[in-house]
Amino acid sequence: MIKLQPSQSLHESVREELRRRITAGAYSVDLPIPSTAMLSEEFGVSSITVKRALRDLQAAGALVAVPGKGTYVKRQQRLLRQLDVMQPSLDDTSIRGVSITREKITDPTMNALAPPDHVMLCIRKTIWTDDAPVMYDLTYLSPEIDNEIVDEFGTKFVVDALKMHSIHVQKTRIVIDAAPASGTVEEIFDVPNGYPMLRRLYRMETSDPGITVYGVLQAPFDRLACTVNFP
Amino acid sequence: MIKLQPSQSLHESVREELRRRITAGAYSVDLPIPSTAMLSEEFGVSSITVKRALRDLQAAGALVAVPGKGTYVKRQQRLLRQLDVMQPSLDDTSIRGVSITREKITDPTMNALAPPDHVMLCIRKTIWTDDAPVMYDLTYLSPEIDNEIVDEFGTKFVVDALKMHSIHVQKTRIVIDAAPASGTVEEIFDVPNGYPMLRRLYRMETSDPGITVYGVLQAPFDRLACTVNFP
DNA sequence: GAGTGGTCTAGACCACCCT
DNA sequence: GGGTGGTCTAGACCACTCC
Repeated sequence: MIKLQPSQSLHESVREELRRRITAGAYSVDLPIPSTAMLSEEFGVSSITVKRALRDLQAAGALVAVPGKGTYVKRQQRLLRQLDVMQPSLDDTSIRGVSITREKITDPTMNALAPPDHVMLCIRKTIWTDDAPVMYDLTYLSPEIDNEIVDEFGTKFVVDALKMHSIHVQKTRIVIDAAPASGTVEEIFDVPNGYPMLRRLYRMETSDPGITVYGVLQAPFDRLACTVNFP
Repeated sequence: MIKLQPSQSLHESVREELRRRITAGAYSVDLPIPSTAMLSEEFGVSSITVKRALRDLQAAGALVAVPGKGTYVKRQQRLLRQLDVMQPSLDDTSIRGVSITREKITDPTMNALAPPDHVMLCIRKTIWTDDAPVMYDLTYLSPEIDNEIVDEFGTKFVVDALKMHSIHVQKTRIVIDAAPASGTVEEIFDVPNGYPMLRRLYRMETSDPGITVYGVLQAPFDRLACTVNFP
């Protein structure tokens, strides 16, 4: 029977006990942890209360549940990326284009960057390392871009593609925030709804006065962090 | 009866329908939204399924539930702060000291800043605007600091307190990430477990070679975002 | 077929707020 | 006292995986 701390509900007690075990390394990373039925019996609570605790730990990135197999401790390893260096192509990373369309910028969170109101070229892609998606990038560009450059967007970072056509980034404004996962990113990263995501909204002015790049890059909190140095 | 989209469970359908209504402004910000019993009847699902959807929307920062009163749409307004300017004292902000202790740095997320292993001076404080906490700051300092300066830490930013004693910050390294809320910050910000938080881990070297400042500043995702400009 | 996690339900109890 | 949200339970069904 699990001890009930004062001012703590049952599912909280179960959750914290499991969290202690996980950080203490009591469960192997390759084997599933005990099933809800077993934990339910061990703690002396209903299986639903255990499920509640397990679901909260999934939402916090500590566990992953695989239907039909079991629940596993999530291995933690996170990329650290310089914020001021713009997209150096790392060896282990690969880019997969998702789509190239024409859309308006509708996301209200982009308002901080004062985006234009007209239809723009819209490129979606994912960045992978170790066969797992790390980042999801959504880029908006003026639609008058040369078609030759557009074709390269699926395989290169936008900045690199522009650079190869002698268009250089001159001023960059970045907004960094966190946000709960919802919709598209849930599926891309296979994370539950509400999962904490790190986001970088950016606006880049280029040497071509007609070309300003807008975009959002987002990643699950446990896969990416940013670094900056001052001065 | 709510329509069940293919490959979408009931509580997801309810959640998304409610999210649509919220963003459409169908519910007033000052009045509670319909109770779980009413929504349960309206959607033709059990009250538990409605509760599930409401809880997920709370975890995503869209709703707040007040026990005994009702569930309310959360008003959204977020501070935007420059990352390179170190803590300019804004007019509307006030600082409340929480505690000053002596502790070792134990949080493994600080490892990216290579903190020292010995016992350090540890200052916890909260930063408020509009009678609501916006940030929670945890600062670590060498314990040999002059007591006169220590006394000011409760009411000033550490950087400002040091500056008044002619100690200036020279090099700063920052790591920005997101993380689910747990433990202390849950209570400080009154957010549910797992709530997305924006964090800034920092290390500041000062003009005094014996004094290097380490710390973590964190805030709920819907209360703070950071800005940087390059070059 | 047995075990897993995920969903949905009904029903009960509690603490809280309001009138 | 009647409303609210929060917790905990039992029981059922499904889709999935593995043997």
